[in-house]
Amino acid sequence: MIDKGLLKGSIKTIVLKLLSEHQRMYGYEICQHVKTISQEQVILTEGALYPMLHKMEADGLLLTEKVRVGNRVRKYYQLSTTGTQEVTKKLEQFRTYVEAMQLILQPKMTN
Amino acid sequence: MIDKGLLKGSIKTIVLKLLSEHQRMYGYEICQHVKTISQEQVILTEGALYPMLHKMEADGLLLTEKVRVGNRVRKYYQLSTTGTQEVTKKLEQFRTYVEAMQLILQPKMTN
DNA sequence: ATAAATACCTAAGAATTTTAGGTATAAAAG
DNA sequence: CTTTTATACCTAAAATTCTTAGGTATTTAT
Repeated sequence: MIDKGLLKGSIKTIVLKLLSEHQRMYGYEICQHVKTISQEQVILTEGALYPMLHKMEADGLLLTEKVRVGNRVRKYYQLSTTGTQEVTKKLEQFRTYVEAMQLILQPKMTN
Repeated sequence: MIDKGLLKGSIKTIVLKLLSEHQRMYGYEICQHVKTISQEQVILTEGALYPMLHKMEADGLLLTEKVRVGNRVRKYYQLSTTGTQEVTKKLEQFRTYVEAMQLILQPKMTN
């Protein structure tokens, strides 16, 4: 699995990107989806994800909607207008970060 | 400047890589060098760097050597055997991390 | 009937970093 | 020549983010 330290600071970017593609998702679904598409490499733990979702909602990036499914209540998240703008910023920041790191770690990552 | 959050967990990798190319460097030099080669994008603050260097030395990754320069004492760091092995691991982990992130963030980072 | 999967959550602690200092020498600028 | 900037080291408090390790409850598989 991926080095924990490196993943720090990436969760928000991941959540924003997934929501920009899926309209709405719930927490557990996000965990599973990340696991699947990253080929089991990125494991978003619930202890990290839920507090982050709550923070992003408090920051006005996400909107929520509770939906009853049988006897359970699912909490769906979707991007707010601010959140939608934030996606672009975060993706851009990630790109810049990788480029800067490659300048430092040089040989084009292909060594 | 680079998003702070993303840089978390990268300092160790950066230090190891620089030392693998330079035989020996001192703290202040590392800060300046990173700033220069990253084109002012990555700013390693001393408050983050020095404690990390001390930790890496304590963990046996680095060896130190104090050198008088005029009336000042410079503290040079170089890789230990363990440190040298660690470079490869860390670079590999970084590559894996970027690849995994690209699976999630998809459009090959070129969008 | 029991275990595993789904689905939410929190709180204590660890790890890493920021912020904001402190000390002191050497070089540049006014 | 004195003040600022650069060099060069350091630490400690606070903030951030994450891990670990729980807890609850429903639903599906074994």
